[in-house]
Amino acid sequence: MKEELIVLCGPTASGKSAVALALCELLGAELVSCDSMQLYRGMDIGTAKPTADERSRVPHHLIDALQPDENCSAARYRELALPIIRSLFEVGKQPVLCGGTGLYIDALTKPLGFSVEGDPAIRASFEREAERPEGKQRLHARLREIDPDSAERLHENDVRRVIRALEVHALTGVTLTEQMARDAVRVGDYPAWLYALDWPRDVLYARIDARVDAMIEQGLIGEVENLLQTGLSRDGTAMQAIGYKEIAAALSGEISMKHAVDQIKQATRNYAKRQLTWFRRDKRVTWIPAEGCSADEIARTIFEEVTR
RNA sequence: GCCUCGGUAGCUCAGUUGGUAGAGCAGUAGACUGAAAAUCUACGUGUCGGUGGUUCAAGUCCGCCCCGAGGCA
Repeated sequence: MKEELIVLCGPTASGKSAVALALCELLGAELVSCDSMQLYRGMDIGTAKPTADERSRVPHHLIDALQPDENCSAARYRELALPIIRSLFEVGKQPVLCGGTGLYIDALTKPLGFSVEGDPAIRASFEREAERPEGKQRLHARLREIDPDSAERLHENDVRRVIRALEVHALTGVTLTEQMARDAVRVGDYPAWLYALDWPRDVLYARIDARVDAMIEQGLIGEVENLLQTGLSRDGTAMQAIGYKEIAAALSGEISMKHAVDQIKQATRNYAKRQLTWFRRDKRVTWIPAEGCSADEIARTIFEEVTR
């Protein structure tokens, strides 16, 4: 078989999972999640994880792969996913990727170098500097000296990326710009078909609001309580997930539960909009109108295109 | 019925001694190369509740009316 990836991407609450599931059944394929939060065990309701029943219909990979106190990254995700994809191709199974974490999808489908692991000590030292008066401006000025192109590209307030660019240079002696130039002449691991579901904006937002209400009914509050009882820090990657940080704030009395639920809806809508910006920029993506269509119908459409 | 305080952008509110209004949030668009459900950028005209008046000039001062909250009878 041709070693090509099929990817269902797009904003949260657009119905990716149901379509991916149906598509996997049509193709006899297995599903590989590209979701930065479904990776974590114990975070089920708030990440809209596929149910046990759905997972019994089609094998799902990279769900529940990490403990909630572990940190992930695009490159770590790539290291987890590549062996799975390789072994699926080896036995003639088509991998279908499904998820909304755009950077993780790029880490698999684009030739990203990702060659330098972050160094917490260097990072912390830059972060301390950024806190000082005029610190952000000084970091940006330093970047301008060593990598003017990156400095031009990055706003001085985008401290995370400025620090990352400085860090890459500090650790390797190669600028981020140089690394990106090297990537640009390489080829990604696998070619990919990317599909996303297109909804009228107001319909998508209404779906998000309804899904958040459903999560509360399904017991999201109890799920967050359980995680916190294990001693999970509210500062880690897992607890920065939408739905979890807000419920945690309400449980500690910082805000009312009603307010927390409203904030979850708001944050999810904002997140969906950022995902739209990300995936719209990616010219590989085919947008499929979703309103009025069942998951099976959409899966059939994709099936016919990829098996043609 | 009387008194007080409110009525300004979709929402919450600023608005100095009168010079035709601006923040946050929302919304829209964008960025994104080992933190990405994260992080960051750009975009602000609305019968200033209505109406009459004073004034060269009224969101701002005065009268009346409408709506809301509270207080006194």
